[in-house]
Amino acid sequence: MKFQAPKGVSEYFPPRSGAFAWVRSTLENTISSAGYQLLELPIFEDTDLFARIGASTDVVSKEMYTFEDRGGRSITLRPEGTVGALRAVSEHGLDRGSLPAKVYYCGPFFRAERPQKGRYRQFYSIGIEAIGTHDAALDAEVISIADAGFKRLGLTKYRLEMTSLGDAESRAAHRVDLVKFIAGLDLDEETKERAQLNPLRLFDDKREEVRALMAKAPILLDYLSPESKANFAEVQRHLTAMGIAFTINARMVRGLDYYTGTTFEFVHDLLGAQSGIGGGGRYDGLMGEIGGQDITGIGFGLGLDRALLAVEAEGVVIPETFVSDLFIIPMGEAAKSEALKCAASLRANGFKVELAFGDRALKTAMKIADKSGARYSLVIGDEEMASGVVEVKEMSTGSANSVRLDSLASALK
RNA sequence: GUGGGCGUAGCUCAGCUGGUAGAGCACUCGGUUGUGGUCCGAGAUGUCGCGGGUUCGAGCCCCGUCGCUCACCCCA
Repeated sequence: MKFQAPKGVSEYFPPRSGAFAWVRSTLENTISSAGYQLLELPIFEDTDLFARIGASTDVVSKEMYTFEDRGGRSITLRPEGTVGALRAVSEHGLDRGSLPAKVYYCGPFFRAERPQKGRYRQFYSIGIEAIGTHDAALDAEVISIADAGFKRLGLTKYRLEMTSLGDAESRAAHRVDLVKFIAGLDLDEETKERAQLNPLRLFDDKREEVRALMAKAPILLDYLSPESKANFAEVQRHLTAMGIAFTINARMVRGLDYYTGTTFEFVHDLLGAQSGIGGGGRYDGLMGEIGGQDITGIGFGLGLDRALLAVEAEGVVIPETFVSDLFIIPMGEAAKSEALKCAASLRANGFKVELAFGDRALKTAMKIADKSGARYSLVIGDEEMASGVVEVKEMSTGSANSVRLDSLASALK
């Protein structure tokens, strides 16, 4: 084999691509049933746009696919969906109508990381953004849509973790104390550097020693302003009212620095190290940061690759994506033409129809019809064309009925 | 970016202490004229990831490289 796919990309091909398509359409249907409308965006943007995600993040500092286009512009393959969505909303004035502006996106994203289970250099996400309204009920609805999507996929072994990152004042007060606390710890150089960029990151360290050291660190939730606190409590009330289980994880750290207020993550138990199947939160300053109106927003991104992995890990039975109604076997050149016409007209009437191609023995063609899973099959040759009548065979029972060629549609119902 | 494991037919893998490749599944054809699911028979298939090296001789040893995979890291 001469060529291989680029390193670390996720590719879907039959038969698994059917499962992938089902995961995607299930999540998409869940989202659009809540009134979110499609945003079909470029997969590359001005590099500076993504830089606004936060220079301290790994995503921006070392995982972007950046290149110069022929006009000398610095272009980057989108590593996430939110800023692109906000850019489009702002650019096209979607935030000038009634708010919140509710949009969703779906497609490939790119991050130059070392590949691993559930982590790819090109991966697929679907996400929503509700822009312009500050309302705890909206936070709860956004979370509930993600939860509903996972439930529709048949997933049960996941959990919702959430916290509140509070408003700017809350975070500033906490940061002062946290930095002070970390300064008193005995840490290695690399960890100190990470703490410099974003002290919150130390909460996410998996090493036991660090976890132990951080056990007594000041927690942001304790610094929440009265408004933030009340808002977070209300989000929780709404979720509880909807019967959505969650746990508060005060040490949760998201990879993108723009989150404020309600922040959440869906974690699946059967996926190994890359267990986050989705996450999101509110972002108060991001719209303003990219040059739009200074309005808030909230959204989530769900990983399609990981959702599929989770579906497979839980053994979810995926509904058959394609079962044809009829498999037509033409015998001879003249019959091929008739079969083609017949298939086209049935498909136009909403039937799923497949044909046998290549000049195979009838017996072989029947085997193919059998493997296709078609409900019915029929053979068309000189006799049938002369009489205008074919034998329609029900594959599961083997029984056949004579049907006029011009009334096939009603016979298949 | 760092570390461990792995790379043999489309797929899952076997290949003993180095002697120029095999199985099952899948695939193709057939088991007397135009009807499937079982069964039987026959057949095709690999630059043994790639490139060097050691050797009379390497799929098996050594080096490099690419890729896969798992973990760290990071996150969807």
